[in-house]
Amino acid sequence: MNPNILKTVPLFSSLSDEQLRLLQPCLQQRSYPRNSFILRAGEETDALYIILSGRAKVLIPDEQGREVILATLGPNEFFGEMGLLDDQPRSASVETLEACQMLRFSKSGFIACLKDNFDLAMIIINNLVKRLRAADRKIESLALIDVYGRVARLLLDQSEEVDGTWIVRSAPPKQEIARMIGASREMVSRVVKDLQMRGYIRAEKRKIYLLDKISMSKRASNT
Amino acid sequence: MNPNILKTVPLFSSLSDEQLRLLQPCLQQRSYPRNSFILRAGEETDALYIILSGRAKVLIPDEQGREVILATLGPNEFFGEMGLLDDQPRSASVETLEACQMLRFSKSGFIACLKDNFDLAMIIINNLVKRLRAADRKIESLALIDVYGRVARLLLDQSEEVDGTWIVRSAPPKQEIARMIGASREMVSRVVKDLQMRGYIRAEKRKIYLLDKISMSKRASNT
DNA sequence: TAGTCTCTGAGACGTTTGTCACGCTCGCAG
DNA sequence: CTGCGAGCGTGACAAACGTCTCAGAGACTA
Repeated sequence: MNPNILKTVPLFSSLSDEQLRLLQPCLQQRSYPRNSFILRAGEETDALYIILSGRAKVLIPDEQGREVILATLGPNEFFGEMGLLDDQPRSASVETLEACQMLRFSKSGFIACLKDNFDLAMIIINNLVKRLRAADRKIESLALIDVYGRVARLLLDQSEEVDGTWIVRSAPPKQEIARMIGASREMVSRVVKDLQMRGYIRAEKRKIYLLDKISMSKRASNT
Repeated sequence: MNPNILKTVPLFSSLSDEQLRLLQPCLQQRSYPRNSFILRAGEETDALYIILSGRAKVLIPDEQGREVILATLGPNEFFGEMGLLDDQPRSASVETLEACQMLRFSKSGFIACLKDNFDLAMIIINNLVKRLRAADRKIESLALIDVYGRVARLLLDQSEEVDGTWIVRSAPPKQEIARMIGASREMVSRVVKDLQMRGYIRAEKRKIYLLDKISMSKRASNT
């Protein structure tokens, strides 16, 4: 494995060259095709993963084939560390959305690394805090806001400003959106249609333009 | 403030007597009456709190006076550290359920303490992981399970075994239950009545006996 | 004792949302 | 070109849930 790759991984930013060299045996590069599972809820936890390229979703499935998407991850993001820290089985599954290159960091290596590296611990902490805030916000959405508001909020969250106008680039298919906000595909369809009719958004194939962020924010916080 | 109190606080278990002595100026004991807010969502973050006695709920309110309860905390549990770690405002409010004695740990003290105390960092990490797992489970409940299942799941989670029978001691009022699972008080009433009619539970004033955990688990995982 | 507050049960009603069953389009591989 | 699967829109329908309203039981205080 190319050691230079490691230097580009933010998770390792606090480690010295020497430390990185020692880590080599604990690291392993793997590739996964589109729509394959990297790990599944309930499994034993033996490693942490870092995404080198591609995107993946963290999800919780149920028996009838439905699922909630907890998060989608892209390059340089990592997952699977929770089980290493508390020795519990995987709480969720991770499935690739595209072909992915992963770096697999073995449990023993991670623990050893964490022990004598306070900065790494702080990176982990900050990441956990970020995710916890996101999770709390999701709980708020699900418990207090209707599907209209949840769709609006998702679009606002995913949008970015491109010379003056706010757009969602590479918007997920409606089925995916539905799974992110705990709703049905049909319902998302209706809401997007409605938002468009009101002139709040304009939806193209994979792009959604936010024309009226103010009105959308109102729907997104509460009726 | 009595220094002996500090030794009983698990969060400080990794600190030496000397360290605890140095911490004194950063600590402050406070008491709060029932139903008072210790902090509110949106506020600046300047301290962490440890519950010495009493119970409190972590909640997110909305404009119409509704709320979701994210967690309820008891003695020796702490909260409010997230903002100290990422300098963001409070993401939720905390309100006492009973009169509470709190230990307030100032931001500067906490940060200093964290810097040269790896064990403390690990305690924080483990706590964050625990909460994140709980949050993910809550998201799963809200997105994939109906109110019947959510009530059943809550009861199972809160129950403990007392000589052979599973019971929920000091069950929260239905209004509280409703806010914990993102449902209405009336709906919780109906579900409890129904669970009782089916012989799954027996509900008294503040105690709920789980008579058929098997059947309840089925409802709690999915229809 | 009366008054107030919290917690509760119940029924009627309307709304939101999921489900089902279509058919359509589009891109892509054979 | 043809066939196929993924993604989408749509309308009808039913189930799940929230809301509103009223009333009653306890507990605690003045």
